[in-house]
Amino acid sequence: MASFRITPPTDYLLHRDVCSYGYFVLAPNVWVPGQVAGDTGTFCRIFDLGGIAVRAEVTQPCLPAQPGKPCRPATPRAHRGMPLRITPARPICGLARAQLRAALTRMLRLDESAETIAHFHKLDPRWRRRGQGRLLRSPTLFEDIIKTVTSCNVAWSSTKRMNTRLCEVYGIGGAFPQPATLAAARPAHMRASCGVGYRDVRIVELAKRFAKDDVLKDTLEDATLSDAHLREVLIELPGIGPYAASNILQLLGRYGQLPLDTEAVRHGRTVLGLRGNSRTVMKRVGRHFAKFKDQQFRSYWFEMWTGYEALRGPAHKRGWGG
DNA sequence: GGTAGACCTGGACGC
DNA sequence: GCGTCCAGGTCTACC
Repeated sequence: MASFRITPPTDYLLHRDVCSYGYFVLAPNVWVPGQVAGDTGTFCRIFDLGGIAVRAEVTQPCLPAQPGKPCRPATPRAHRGMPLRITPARPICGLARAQLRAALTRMLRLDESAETIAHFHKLDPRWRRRGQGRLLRSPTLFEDIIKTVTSCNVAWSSTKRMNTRLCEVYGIGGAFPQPATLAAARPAHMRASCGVGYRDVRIVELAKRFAKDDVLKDTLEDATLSDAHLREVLIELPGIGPYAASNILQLLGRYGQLPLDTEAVRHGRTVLGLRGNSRTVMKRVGRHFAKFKDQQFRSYWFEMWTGYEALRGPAHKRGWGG
């Protein structure tokens, strides 16, 4: 099938930057770890391109040392900054290709320049050597918000199940459902078929807000508005509380607030050695990371992610996903 | 402003 | 196999 290329920022590394956030294992996203030397893994997803489901694969081959010879990279770093190869499973027109390119640009945060990452590394040099900085997100803000809602007050295994079923039941060809589709869903049917529990009404109401017009989306993606203002807008939405609002802010590329949940408390106690009840530990975690200013979420997240990988092995090799 | 309890599901545990 | 308990963030009622 005809593939095309996307040139990422010079520091981009697919397996590192896709497997950097739990959404890489939430449907319809799939990560296939590399099977042989030189294959760092493949990111797969079914995209809804104007109402047509298209499965696409993304890889980041390294350049062969000599033309005509196979690639034999010494380390996965040999892939850094190399063009991404996008392979749709079926022929697509120019418009669909543009949609796919835009979707991947948002998901992989290719619009975050190397300079932006360098700003983070200046505030927190611990992540400079491995080059960590980008976190996977969804092709649309709507999907990011629904995924956040499905991650609240539930075990991760249930979050995975909810997203899988939402795609199976309401998505075109297994893609993530559109706002209009979820807005038209009956909450009771969604609850019974997708296991979303009491989140049913909240998901439908959120979908109605996004399906109605683009004002909400445009407001939330307005770079001129302050974090505090966007936080107020988010918390007004059904199913969005303090934790979800902060998480959605980071998904919008605003890293100045921490989504403090029970994981933050666990991290505060076990890694940072903080003491006190949950409320106290949360406040102390917040104070601990305040020194990283507008990048504190990234510092917090990579610290936690490093802990997960220490326990379970590299995410891109195992595909455990949080 | 702070707090308690309900919401729902799946997993762990005891029997 | 069944019943019970618990974890998880948001929302509402109440003080």
